[in-house]
Amino acid sequence: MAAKLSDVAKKAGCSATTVSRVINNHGYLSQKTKDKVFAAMRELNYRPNSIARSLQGKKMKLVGLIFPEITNPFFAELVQDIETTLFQQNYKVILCNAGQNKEKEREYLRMLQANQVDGIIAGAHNLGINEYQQLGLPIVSFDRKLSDNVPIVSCDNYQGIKLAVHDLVQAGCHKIYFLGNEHRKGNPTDERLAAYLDEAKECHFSAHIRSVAFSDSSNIKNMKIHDMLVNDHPDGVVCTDDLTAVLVLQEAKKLGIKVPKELKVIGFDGTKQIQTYHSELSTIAQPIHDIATLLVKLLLTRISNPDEKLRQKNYILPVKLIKSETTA
Amino acid sequence: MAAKLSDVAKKAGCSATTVSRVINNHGYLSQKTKDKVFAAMRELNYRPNSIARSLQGKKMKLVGLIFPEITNPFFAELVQDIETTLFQQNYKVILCNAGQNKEKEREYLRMLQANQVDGIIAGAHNLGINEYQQLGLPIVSFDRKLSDNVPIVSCDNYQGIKLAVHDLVQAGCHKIYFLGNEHRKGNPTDERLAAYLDEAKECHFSAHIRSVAFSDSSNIKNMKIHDMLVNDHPDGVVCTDDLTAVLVLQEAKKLGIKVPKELKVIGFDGTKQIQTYHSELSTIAQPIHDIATLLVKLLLTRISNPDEKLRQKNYILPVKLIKSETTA
DNA sequence: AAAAATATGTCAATCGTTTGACATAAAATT
DNA sequence: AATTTTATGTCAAACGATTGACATATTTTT
Repeated sequence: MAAKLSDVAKKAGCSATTVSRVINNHGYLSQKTKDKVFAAMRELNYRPNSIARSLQGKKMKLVGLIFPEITNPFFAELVQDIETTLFQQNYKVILCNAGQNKEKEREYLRMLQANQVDGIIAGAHNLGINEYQQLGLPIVSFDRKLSDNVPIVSCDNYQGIKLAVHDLVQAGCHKIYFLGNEHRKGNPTDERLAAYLDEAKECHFSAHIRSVAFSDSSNIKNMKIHDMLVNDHPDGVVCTDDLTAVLVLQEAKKLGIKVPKELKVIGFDGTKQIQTYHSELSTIAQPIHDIATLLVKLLLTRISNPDEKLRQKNYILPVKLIKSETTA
Repeated sequence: MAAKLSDVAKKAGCSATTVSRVINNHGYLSQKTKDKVFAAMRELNYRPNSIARSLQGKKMKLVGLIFPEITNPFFAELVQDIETTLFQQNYKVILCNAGQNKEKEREYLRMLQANQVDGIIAGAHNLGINEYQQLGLPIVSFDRKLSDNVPIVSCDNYQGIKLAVHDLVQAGCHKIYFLGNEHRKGNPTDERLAAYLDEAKECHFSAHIRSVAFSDSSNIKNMKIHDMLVNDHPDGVVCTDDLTAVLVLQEAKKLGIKVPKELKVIGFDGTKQIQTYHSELSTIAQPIHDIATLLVKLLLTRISNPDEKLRQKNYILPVKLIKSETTA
């Protein structure tokens, strides 16, 4: 089907070894031969078979991306930035949407191992340390503690929620609710709740926490939000993600609660998508592009130098308050 | 690093050939041996090296997905559905965001070829037929004519816009504008404009077409929309995608134009995302899940049976009107 | 007890490419 | 003219798994 090395050799009128040498720039080669070989390659539309090369120990130039879902705009933008950055380094990406599914994540890990990927960027949160460790592959993680040997990149979650709460306080809120994901221990996102509690203490308002799970359907979330708005009458809500914040806005509108007059809302993530299509929402923007760049940089370093000790375990990138109408 | 077949053989106390036979269920095997081998495999966390297998002509179980971008919720949902469906068949997915970039798409095609993918699902629109044909790989296409030998899956674009325009007419609009992508010849999406023009004739209103390119930034789109609303005063706008429709709604709000009283708007695509976070928008929903399922089914058929003639070239799936507040 | 079926092992070729060893020849440098 | 450098070729062994051919046991069936 596709042209192989020996076809190129025949067309270029030289030996297979010479062609291989040209491709790998190995040993003595005249410009003339190089030109002949490259011409033949072009003519035959030849691409060295990565599969065969990787048996020789060459890199597959493949990275596995494990994230919960790309239908969440935050992950979509992060994955796309990662993909773009890796592409520039000639790497390709196997996309693994693990959902909330332990088994799927596990099966994907197996598949990635069998496919000889060069490394993994992990953003899903279903499996524990063990399963990742026994792969023996270079791994970097987003927002998730996997093991002492895996570097973590995240935004400054603590500072982000501090900024958010502070913004609500400055805007005159007194009854500020925290609406966010349930927490697991040891992950960087735990800092969000911590920041809220600290700020409550500092600013002397009492803490109110409403929990919505990442996996809750929007209907469930709407129910919880409805309940909160109707029964508790908060005048400010800090959400740990923008989508939940949008649901709050929609529910408030339905209930005839005026935003920002009677209720102020601030989100978290600050994707381009939300900024474009819900530009009214105030939010804390994660530096998605920087996160992607750093994840890729760390992974490629580990790939090319697997034995080097980690200089640093946690990489925390700054966030930005984007002030808009919902906290005006 | 990772365990190989010979390690399993050693641990199971049998020959490499026997292990391979167990894995491929080939020839005579006692249950006892099978158990021993499977136990050893488990113990060593062994995964057959796909790379080595594929040199034997086995499938890589890898499919390339070429789409413009996953930050567009429509593509995100489509890609995620495709990925999920393929995962159930034990296939993995290489994600290729081609953007608006001919060179990137071309380079990705080369990479996919070198990576020995078993097939390609193409949804990007930058390259012509030739580049896809010379790959000699099974291909199916979404919404895009690639070559006479590549099956096309799309929704019923014509019927979709007919429904949309009809909905606006029924809601009492007289000055209905068409706001959509620029067109290229021969693609299924051309039907959208055709449907609008036909409906204009049938319902006796004059056609007004405003063009926005898929690649236009939201600022550019906003400018064009602003201009249309201020200068032309349409009372109805049919958009060829939901995101553009949302921009129209935002711009109308800014200008103090009441929706749906003074202006009715209908979109196209009907992603879960829009239905959840912009539930006020009326839209034509593409059957994303069915499209994904069909694309996968067609591709897998071609992969397992590459020489079979196509029974059918165009597969058109029905759309659905989702009526909401913006056309009430 | 002979024949057939079952179970496992050894060996080698294959997939496409890389790479080292070795040979040979032409060109460039002493 | 002798030596070194450059250029290319031939050959073969990897990489990890598959598979056919063939050999040799052990069971099972007649």
